[in-house]
Amino acid sequence: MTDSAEPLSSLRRALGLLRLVGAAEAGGIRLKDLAEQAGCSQPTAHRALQDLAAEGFVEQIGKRYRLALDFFVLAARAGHADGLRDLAKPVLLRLSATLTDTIFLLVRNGYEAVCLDRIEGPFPIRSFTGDIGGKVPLGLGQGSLAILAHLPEAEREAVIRFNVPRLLDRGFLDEAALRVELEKARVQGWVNLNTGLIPGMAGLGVPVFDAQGRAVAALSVGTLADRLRPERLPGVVAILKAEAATLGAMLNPFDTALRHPSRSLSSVA
Amino acid sequence: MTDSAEPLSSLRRALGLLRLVGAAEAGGIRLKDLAEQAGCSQPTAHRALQDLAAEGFVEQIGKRYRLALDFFVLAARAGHADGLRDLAKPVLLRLSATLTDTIFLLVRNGYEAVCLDRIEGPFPIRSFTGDIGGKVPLGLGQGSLAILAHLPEAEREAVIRFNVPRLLDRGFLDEAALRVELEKARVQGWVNLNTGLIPGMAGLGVPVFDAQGRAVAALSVGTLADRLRPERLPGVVAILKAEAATLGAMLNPFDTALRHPSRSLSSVA
DNA sequence: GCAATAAATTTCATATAAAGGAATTTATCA
DNA sequence: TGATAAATTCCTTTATATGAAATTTATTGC
Repeated sequence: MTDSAEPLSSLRRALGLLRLVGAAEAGGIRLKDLAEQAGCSQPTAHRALQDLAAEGFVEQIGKRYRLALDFFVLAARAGHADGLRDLAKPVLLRLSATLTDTIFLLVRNGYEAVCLDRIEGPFPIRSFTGDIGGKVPLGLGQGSLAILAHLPEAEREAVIRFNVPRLLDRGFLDEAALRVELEKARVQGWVNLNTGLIPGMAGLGVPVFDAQGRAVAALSVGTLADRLRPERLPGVVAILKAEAATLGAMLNPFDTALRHPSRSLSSVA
Repeated sequence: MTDSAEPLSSLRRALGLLRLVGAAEAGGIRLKDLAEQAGCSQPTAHRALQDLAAEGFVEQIGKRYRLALDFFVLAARAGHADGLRDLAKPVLLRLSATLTDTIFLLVRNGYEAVCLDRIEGPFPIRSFTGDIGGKVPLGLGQGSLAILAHLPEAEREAVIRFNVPRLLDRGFLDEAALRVELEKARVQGWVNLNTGLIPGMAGLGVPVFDAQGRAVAALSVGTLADRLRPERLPGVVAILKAEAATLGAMLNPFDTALRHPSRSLSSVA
């Protein structure tokens, strides 16, 4: 599972360790396993972990290492690309108040969609992204699909090529079905695919376009299937689209942050 | 502002840089400033940043560096100390559904309280912690105060000594007033101090005790002052306390993670 | 639109700090 | 309690990080 010869500098190796600590299950991970998975000696891992701990990035409980809360605090600031999360907050609050359903804000990040924020509605909704900070392959879930559908063709194809196997792994659409859904999404401008994660639940996603007309994010709703029946659906779509437009208009055209997903895309490759 | 001679290893220096990137404002920070603030040469900072970027921790937009979304994704897992956030989710959902107010889950981290999760109610509430991942000095805000009030005396005194100046800086209680509130909180078991962040808003916090009887977290409610008037208040207190008890009972007595705040406490010093 | 300035990279010789084998201590399990 | 395995410390060799200086690239003023 470990790659061939990637982590050259000591720093990158240490960051790899940090990543492994993050990937470990809730109980934490032992030095031995860490060293093994990272492909380095135990003393090396040990000293890196000591430094990581000294800086408050990991904590050592007994002989298990886990990510520290300081790390969590630091990272809370990371979602603020373009201040998107802050910008979107009122939008999410309005949607939540108007619809009384669970609302998601997703952003594209390479081949994935990341849940940047989420406001809970009255029904406990299980989403593909899980909680804030969770991610899904682009194409899985309504908001995620909405973003993918509205990407420029070249990028979209690259993502599809990369993600189709991952979608199949998760028992989702095959390529043909995905393309049908994408086309539908592109035509109607929103996604209503019932992915059947939980029976009786349904979702709805719309893309958010930046000043350059790129689909950089999505707003979506997760609720009971009952609440997206034909008589209510069009209203919800209209509200979502209106808020997506509002949010898009707020994206600073001079900020180039979201304009270069190709960079983060390549970083995933 | 920079410390004297702390970051010796290259790793710690790099982590310091990462921290500085996180502390920078939304637009990102330039290499020059980074190098200056970190107290290292520009080439050194540069290569560290390159590695950080290659591992997906920071991203470089033009000539500014900022925390990358990958970092956000990784750190989302850091809140799961003891799986507390997951454990608490149903509790928060129930509270949110029952009270239809904004609900907070705070955990203690050294001299601070960190907002681990939050469910929005119908009224936009501004809290001291801000959003998820935000932090406040222990003693500021109802939940934070609830934790502080129920700490063992020695720890409580240490925190008070450390935090009083910070509280004063923020125009909050002086030591005498704080001690009055702490005593009140300890006696009645919950905090209802109207901190007056926004007129007309009010909050309520209760401590969450682990199996060892330590106040490791707090549940709190933020709402309109109107909604915490005498006729509704006792009911809300009862519900909050009941859920706090439920949550406390779910904390694994064999997990030692929250039992050693002294460690993280010293790390702040 | 062009010069002047400042910042960002790259290069390179040097010193220093990171690496891992081996030994020691500490914890875990029978 | 004894045996095993992991964690930590020690130490030398090697390799990597470092900052001065140089080069390229961007930014600012005119």
